[in-house]
Amino acid sequence: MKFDQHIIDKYHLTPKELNLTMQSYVPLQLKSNDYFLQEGQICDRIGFVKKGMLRSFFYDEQGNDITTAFYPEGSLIIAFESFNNRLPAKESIKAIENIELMIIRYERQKELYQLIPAWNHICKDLADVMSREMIERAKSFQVLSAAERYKKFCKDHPDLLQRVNLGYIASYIGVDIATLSRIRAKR
Amino acid sequence: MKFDQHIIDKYHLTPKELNLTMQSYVPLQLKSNDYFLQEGQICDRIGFVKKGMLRSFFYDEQGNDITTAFYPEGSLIIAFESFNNRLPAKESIKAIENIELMIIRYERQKELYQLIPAWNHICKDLADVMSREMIERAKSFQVLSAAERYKKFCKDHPDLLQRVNLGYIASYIGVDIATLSRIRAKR
DNA sequence: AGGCGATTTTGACTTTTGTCAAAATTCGAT
DNA sequence: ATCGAATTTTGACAAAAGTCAAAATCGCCT
Repeated sequence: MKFDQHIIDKYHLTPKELNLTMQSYVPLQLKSNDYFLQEGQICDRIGFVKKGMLRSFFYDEQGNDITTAFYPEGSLIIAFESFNNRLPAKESIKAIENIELMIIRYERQKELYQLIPAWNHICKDLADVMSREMIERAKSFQVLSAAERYKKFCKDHPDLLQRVNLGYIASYIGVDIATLSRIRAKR
Repeated sequence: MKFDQHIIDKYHLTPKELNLTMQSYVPLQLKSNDYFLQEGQICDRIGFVKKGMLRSFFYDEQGNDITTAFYPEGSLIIAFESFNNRLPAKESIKAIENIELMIIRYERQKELYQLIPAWNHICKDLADVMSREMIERAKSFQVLSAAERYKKFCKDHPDLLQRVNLGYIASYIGVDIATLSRIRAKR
């Protein structure tokens, strides 16, 4: 999906507003394994994924690499808490393929809030969606078995299934990789 | 904690604004086991818990009663998605003790948004806090064992520990009640 | 105080999931 | 095409968590 389409469809920006928005976003390319954001940094930009995929992750107590989200084409990338409150990010965001992004800096985004009222809605909606997803996610850990979580993952992200390696999926659904392999083995 | 204190401390309402707010909230009492909100209803009020405790829950596929949150004194109760978007609630909220609440209706709350700018902040902050908590919660399911989740629960909610029955805690941390009992048994 | 229902614990057992290591396979770079 | 590294699968076993049922305990009500 194209960025302008994404926004225009839902928020009916005027041509002028759309123009202003598009001028504010600049392209950025990342190679696979480059960081968009490192844990501890303050997130000072928002990215829209045009091409490729990223993931966010952190290291748990035992030093395991734990994936918390995937950002395929069409995703908006932002470490909300860090961005909004200027706090160090708790997770890193890293390209897992070569990436084409459109990005906007914190300062410029703040200006857009002033210039284009719809941007407040866009961000509010984004926060709502992420919040809903997190509630959903917590619930699925709460009541589903490992096999059921994998099944749900397949349903919710059929596209990711062939693109990201199993280790990332395993940690994302909170299952050991060997266990996940066995879950897949039986049908 | 008193309601006015709660709000005044953080948002510095003017005496006038505080007054307006306090006038908008009316007391409500519930008995243990009464519903504040039933799954499927549209949440059309916000409650502030002055006394007692409530919990939210839903029934999973197998019909098990799954607790998703506790609301002790000082909590604001609101089914966000339902309240904001006028959608049927996905969970019920029920008193587990006799309750004293202060409540405000949807319409009146909308008016407060207009009359008192700080109320936008209050609700935004509340949404942020809940969002952060959910992220935290998902993470703890993702990387912690049942015993570790129980330990964390004890740390995070020492007050609830003696007040709510084990079954609620068990489902809240996603553990079978017999297993939880055994976890507690060893130290 | 006694009794009853609800809650919690315990026992015996099963199933699920994790661990560690090795084998198989896939994939990219040359 | 081939080598080597990374990924995935598999095996053998251990630990964690669930199930079902019974026993013990707790709390209230009269």
